[in-house]
Amino acid sequence: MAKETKISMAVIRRLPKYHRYLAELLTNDIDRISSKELSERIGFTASQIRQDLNCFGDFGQQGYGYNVRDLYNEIGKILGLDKNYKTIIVGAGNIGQAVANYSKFEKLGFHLQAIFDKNPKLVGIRIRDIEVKDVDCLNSYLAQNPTDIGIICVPKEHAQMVADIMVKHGIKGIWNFAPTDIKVPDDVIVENVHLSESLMTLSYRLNESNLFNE
Amino acid sequence: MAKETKISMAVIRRLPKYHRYLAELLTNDIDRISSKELSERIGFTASQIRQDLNCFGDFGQQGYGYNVRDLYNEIGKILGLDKNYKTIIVGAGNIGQAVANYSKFEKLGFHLQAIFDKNPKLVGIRIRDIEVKDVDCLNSYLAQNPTDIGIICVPKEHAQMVADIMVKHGIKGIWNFAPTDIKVPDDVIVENVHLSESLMTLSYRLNESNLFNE
DNA sequence: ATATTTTTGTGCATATTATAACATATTTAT
DNA sequence: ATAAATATGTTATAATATGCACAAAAATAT
Ligand SMILES: NC(=O)c1ccc[n+]([C@@H]2O[C@H](COP(=O)([O-])OP(=O)(O)OC[C@H]3O[C@@H](n4cnc5c(N)ncnc54)[C@H](O)[C@@H]3O)[C@@H](O)[C@H]2O)c1
Ligand SMILES: NC(=O)c1ccc[n+]([C@@H]2O[C@H](COP(=O)([O-])OP(=O)(O)OC[C@H]3O[C@@H](n4cnc5c(N)ncnc54)[C@H](O)[C@@H]3O)[C@@H](O)[C@H]2O)c1
Repeated sequence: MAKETKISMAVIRRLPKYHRYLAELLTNDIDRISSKELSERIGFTASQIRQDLNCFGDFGQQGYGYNVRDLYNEIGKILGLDKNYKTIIVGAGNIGQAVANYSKFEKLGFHLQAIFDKNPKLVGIRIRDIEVKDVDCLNSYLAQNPTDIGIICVPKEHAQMVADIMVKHGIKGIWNFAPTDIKVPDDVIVENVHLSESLMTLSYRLNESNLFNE
Repeated sequence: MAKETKISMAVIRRLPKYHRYLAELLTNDIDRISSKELSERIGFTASQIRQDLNCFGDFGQQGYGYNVRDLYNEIGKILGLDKNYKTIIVGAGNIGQAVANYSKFEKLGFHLQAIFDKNPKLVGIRIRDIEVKDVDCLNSYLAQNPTDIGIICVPKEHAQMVADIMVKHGIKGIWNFAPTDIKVPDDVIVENVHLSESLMTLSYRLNESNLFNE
């Protein structure tokens, strides 16, 4: 039975990893798994796995474990991967193109509808059969095409402005690659990908453990 | 006086954000800041800021606050940004090229030395004046050129193999973009960038708060 | 000079998160 | 059928992390 208490961010961040490991089990034709066995593969404690999953329902069975396919589907549903999302990318530079070209997001239900840039040299080129539009058309495009997720791949100086346009047109989810914290109303979700922060964490950890010697 | 206790990952993950906000203050010619004022900008509590910073030393002064430039430099040092790192990228596809082209990593001290791919069509092309080498040369390259950080941008099926080669040649830091958990000895640090997990978290949060209606 | 204000560093309380323990249900083996 | 083994969901306990409060120190104002 699903619990009512608010799920903590710590749990949420682990869900995609469960999803990934369950997908792997499926491709290996493993159709049942215990929290103990999953624990050994995924690296969380069995107790944590049981507690995490129990936030969302009684998916397991005593003496048996979890049915892999069922659990995979359930977690997919919890993550919202049973739905389809219309996405756009603003900024067709390095990261914008990389994300646009990554076809696996489509399989997860994230459908790229349009790409925008302000550079005339990029406007008109095709990325995965999608023609890059001038960012001047962003407002009118969004007015006509309801969009679920906006992906920001512009330099940080322009990120807030792009976000504002997205919010104005009802976009509720923003995936932000610019190294800045954009301000949005409470009913808009921003998920940041701060690559520089990730790299800095790596260098911190290298030095902390004295593994790095110049 | 710097503390001896081990710094928690929660604190470490906040350090790059301090660094970023301090850089911003510097460009705005603000040369002193209190934990209270920083708190209002950065969104952490003033108490947390003071406690975080105090893990590494008494950087502040009662009645005054923190000197922005000094603190910026200190945090840079803590993050290891006062050092230089030799990096290589393996996998010159979408993400590999995006990362290679991002010149700001150079400014932080991460110096891209070489790029490898197995695709003959990519071998020989130049990215930021660096010629893409055949991955068959990776072993001999690393044997001759000590490298600090290896950046993995190959499909997940090849990630472990690439990591093994890196580890064999003494690379101690791996920045991994492949959606898989690579296995390395205890003295090697892996920092993962799992973009799909980030996107799934966004869709979870969209659905959780009922902001998404298909 | 003195008083007032500011603001840190830190001890302590609270809240959150993770782990361990176990009663209970189910499966497997005999 | 019965016993032993397995493995869950859940409660209890431990470990972490955050926030509050305040003495002490320094800056600023009078
Ligand atoms: N490439 C990386 O590895 C990397 C790493 C860390 C952070 N980032 C961040 O990701 C973002 C994109 O980086 P990138 O490397 O792709 O940069 P890029 O310069 O290659 O691409 C940015 C694109 O945005 C376009 N643009 C600029 N202003 C615009 C606007 N107002 N509207 C529409 N398009 C606009 C530019 O024409 C350009 O094509 C930046 O904020 C960058 O800091 C990138
Ligand atoms: N592009 C994205 O937005 C995105 C998102 C999430 C995850 N990723 C992950 O990042 C990695 C790279 O993605 P991408 O989009 O750049 O893919 P890509 O196919 O564009 O690039 C992969 C590159 O690796 C090369 N390669 C393959 N095997 C190799 C080997 N053994 N040695 C050297 N080079 C090899 C290929 O020739 C190719 O150029 C993948 O693991 C992918 O799952 C990418």
